[in-house]
Amino acid sequence: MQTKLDARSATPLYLQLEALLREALAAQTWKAGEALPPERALAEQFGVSRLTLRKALERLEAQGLVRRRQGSGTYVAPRLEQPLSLLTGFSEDMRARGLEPGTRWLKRGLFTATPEEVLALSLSPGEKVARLERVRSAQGEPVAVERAALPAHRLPQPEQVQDSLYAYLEARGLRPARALQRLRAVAASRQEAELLGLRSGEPLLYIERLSYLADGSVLEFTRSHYRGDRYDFVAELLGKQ
Amino acid sequence: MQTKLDARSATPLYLQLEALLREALAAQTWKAGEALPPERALAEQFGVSRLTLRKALERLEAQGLVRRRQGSGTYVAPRLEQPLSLLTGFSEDMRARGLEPGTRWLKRGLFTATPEEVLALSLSPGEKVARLERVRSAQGEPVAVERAALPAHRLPQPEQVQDSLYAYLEARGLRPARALQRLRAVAASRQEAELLGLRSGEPLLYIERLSYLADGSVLEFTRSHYRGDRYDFVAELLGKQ
DNA sequence: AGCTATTATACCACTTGCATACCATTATAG
DNA sequence: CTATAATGGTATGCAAGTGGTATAATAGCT
Repeated sequence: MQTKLDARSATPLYLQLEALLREALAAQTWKAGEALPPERALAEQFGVSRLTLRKALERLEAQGLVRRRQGSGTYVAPRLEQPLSLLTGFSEDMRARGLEPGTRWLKRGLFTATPEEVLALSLSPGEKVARLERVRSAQGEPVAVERAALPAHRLPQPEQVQDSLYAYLEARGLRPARALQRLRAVAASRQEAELLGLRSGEPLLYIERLSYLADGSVLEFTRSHYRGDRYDFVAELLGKQ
Repeated sequence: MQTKLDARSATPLYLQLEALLREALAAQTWKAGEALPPERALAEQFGVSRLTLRKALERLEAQGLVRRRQGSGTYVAPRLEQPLSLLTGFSEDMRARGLEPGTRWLKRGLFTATPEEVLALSLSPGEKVARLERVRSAQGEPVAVERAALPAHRLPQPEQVQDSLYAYLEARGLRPARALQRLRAVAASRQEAELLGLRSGEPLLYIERLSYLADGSVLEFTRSHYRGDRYDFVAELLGKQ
């Protein structure tokens, strides 16, 4: 255990400081999510310049131990959050797997809602929905057929969506807070088989997703058919207390 | 437990307030569906400005803990998130859906681990595993083929397991803390088709599950094939921040 | 000389928290 | 049905504090 800094030591000050701070963090000196003292105070407390302290903090930030927000403060990083079971769209999902996503549009516009869409999106009969239908691919290979429907007032100009629907929505302040997904195995219909380059009857992973905004309203109703041989869905479950 | 706000703390007030309110919500201070006091009253009660209080409420709303309706009030969000994405076994899962689970045993005993099991369970080659293979049914209809493997020292007498493996483990203090599942659509093999009363080639939902104890060690490695036409897997996803 | 570590200083951009006023929506009394 | 009150939503301004950055200077080392 290192208790203080030694300016004459061969190891640079900022490395000694980094070790000191790491110990303090491990010792729960500050609770998770709580802010550390400001840089200027910490620097004075340890008797070093602010830039030296910042060098140590930068290394701790790179290691994921603290988070810094300009204008706000430096915070103890929250406990390891679930990298899985986070809500992502296809494009993001594929990039996370190191694959390049692609899109071939089948339909993109405003249509009258089907009874199923009326039910899922809590609309009034006859209301319009923005419908986005496309074949999604990874590394040029078709992977899934995706049919998304949103209330028309959420997406008045669906033809503006380019690649990632979620990125487009995010840019307009529409960020889903949670989603419910139902997964089932189904046999490929003739149409789906053709779009995905399979024979009909081959197994597909059918995923039905309802995304909700923070206020509880439904943002998106999406039905996707993924090739069984090209796609894994990963879920993390938590035990009961 | 945080009992009051500290204006001199480096942690911003609205974050402290958010934590306070989250505790109050968890402590059932207000009933589900009930309205919280109006913003102006809450702000005065906590001794902060209304905008600071609103900042805390905004974060709680984004987390789905409260719902706000202009002109009406701020309400405790109904709790429907926990029951999902919780780790359950087949028996419990089926009962939750109002179906009576059943079991037909195919294999139940101690065997030498296969290479795949050695890898998944982090065993040494040649070590023994408890293997449980069975056809699971709901309302008398076969629904899935389930093949579970556990390190032999966790389950030395596998023949004692009756219906629910999870209930048996629970009674012995073995409670999984988390699990990773991979889901894929596959075509039924001849063997699986026969066991489930299908034709081979029909779509099945293949689920691979690794359950972990709180100390990080692997408790169980289970591979299941569910009938695509009889089983939905439901997952809840959370938005980013 | 050239490099690195360290310090000192100043400034910038952003966040926080407050005060005030007003708007939009909803509930309710009459 | 309407008018009113109460609620959440928004906009502005302000001051203090925070992390982010640039520049220059000093010391020690190779």
